[in-house]
Amino acid sequence: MAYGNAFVALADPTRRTVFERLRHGPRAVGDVAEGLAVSRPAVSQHLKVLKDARLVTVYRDGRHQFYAIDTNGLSAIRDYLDSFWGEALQAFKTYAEKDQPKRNARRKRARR
Amino acid sequence: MAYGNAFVALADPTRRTVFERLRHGPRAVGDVAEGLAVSRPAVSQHLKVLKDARLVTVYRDGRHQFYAIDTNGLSAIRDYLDSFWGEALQAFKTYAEKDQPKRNARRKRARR
DNA sequence: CTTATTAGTAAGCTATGGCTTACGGAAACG
DNA sequence: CGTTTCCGTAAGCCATAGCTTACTAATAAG
Repeated sequence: MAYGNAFVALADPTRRTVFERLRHGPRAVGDVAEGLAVSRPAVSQHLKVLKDARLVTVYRDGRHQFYAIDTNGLSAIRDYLDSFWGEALQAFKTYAEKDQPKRNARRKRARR
Repeated sequence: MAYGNAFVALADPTRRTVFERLRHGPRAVGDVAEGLAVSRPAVSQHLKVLKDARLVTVYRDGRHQFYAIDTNGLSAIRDYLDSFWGEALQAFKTYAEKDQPKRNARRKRARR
């Protein structure tokens, strides 16, 4: 159930902002915190949550702690979501065929 | 930013359980609540959050409110996550090439 | 060795999210 | 009609998540 922590981690807007700042590559903590509305310790705390959720990884270079995106957390969520696609669509289809031969249900938006 | 609400909705374990109970098809509120550790009104509140996040839809049949999974919320999260895959791997690759010319990167998991 | 930089941790405050019980309202049912 | 079933909403309680300011540790630099 690794996706649990990952969902919690990405549910907070500030933490998501922190996460998104790593989008283009690894950055040091101070660099990530710069310009944000919250303090640097707050950013450290957010990064810890992200790390525990395997959404980021760390490595040290001198006094700098560089954080980078970890795809493990991403794929944990992804796999969880994927497990719904097939069944949800299947259930919808079954329901539509069985119960609604006449009435035309609201049309479903084509996927992607 | 529809994914924001969706992340919040799926971050709570109880709410995730409610959501998962719709996996195999639409169910009425009382049916969803049955056997859960929380009260029926609590389930109603969870369903409201899920609905606002476009993770479920509702339709009425007599006195029964049937809730079903809505793929709109799912794809909102999915799209958000997808926007990281490419860039994160790209960043990793750039880093690997620059600093680690020898080591060969891990192969990417086939998608879909 | 002293000082500066970088970052994690501790303690405490406050807002809020999830729960409960109580109530209200609509649909089936006698 | 009155009653029962089904469900949403309101009000209030309480645990906790996120923030701040302090402090501490580790590395670099002078």
